[in-house]
Amino acid sequence: MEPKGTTIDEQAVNRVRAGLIDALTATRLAEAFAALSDPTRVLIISALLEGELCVFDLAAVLGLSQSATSHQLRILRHLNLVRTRKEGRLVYYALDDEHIRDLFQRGLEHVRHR
Amino acid sequence: MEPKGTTIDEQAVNRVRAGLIDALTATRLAEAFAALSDPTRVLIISALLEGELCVFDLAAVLGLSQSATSHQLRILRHLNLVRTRKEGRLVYYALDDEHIRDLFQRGLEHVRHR
DNA sequence: CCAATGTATGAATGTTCGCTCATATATTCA
DNA sequence: TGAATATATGAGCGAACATTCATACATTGG
Repeated sequence: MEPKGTTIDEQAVNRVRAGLIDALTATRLAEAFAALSDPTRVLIISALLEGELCVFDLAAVLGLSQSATSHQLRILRHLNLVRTRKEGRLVYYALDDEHIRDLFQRGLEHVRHR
Repeated sequence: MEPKGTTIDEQAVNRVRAGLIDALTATRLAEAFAALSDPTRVLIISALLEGELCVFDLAAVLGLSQSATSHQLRILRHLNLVRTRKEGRLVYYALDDEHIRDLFQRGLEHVRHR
């Protein structure tokens, strides 16, 4: 085995590089995780685990302003973490699919497993 | 069923609030997801999926400066996503446990499922 | 011990982000 | 139609973040 010197272990580097996800996927993935990188948005997802809620009630649950709630919901909406259903002047938000639930639970396991 | 008025649906709000995760957990969870909220760190995790790497080779794989790589690794280290093994003057980084792999894969599924 | 190598970290900087405030849009009701 | 309600959004501000640059720390070899 060649000793480590000033030069890079090119063989290992090239092998790893070949298995890397591409830059676009990395960016998309980072965006998805970024959606859950704020305590407020985490709480929104936590609330929606129980079922759909309109913006007004969601704001009440979180003790947050309606404006701030709406801003955060927009982020989650654009990243396809939640979907909307309009009913009169109310807009109900719900988790987009079950993947979100899974992702959230995996995160919880990591946090609680320390 | 009572019509929605200017007041909050207190029953629903209280029920949802009772099921919410607590603020500290929300913060911790947000921090965990924040660890993966940057393309560079996502690529680092992607690289480490193949096995452990020293900082120098990792920087080469990513085409990133050694300093930037080290800064990002510190974040991942402090959030327990990676662990280190020292061997001489080299420090090898590896994924901390299999949960990270799972979390990463779930994220990938979400991104690719759109 | 001294120079070289691998890694870590503090300061500085440009950018992003979350909230508030003000305001706009949409829907219902009188 | 006009007032009230529900939601959305743009501007602005302070905080947090990713990178670079310079430098410090640690380990090995001569």
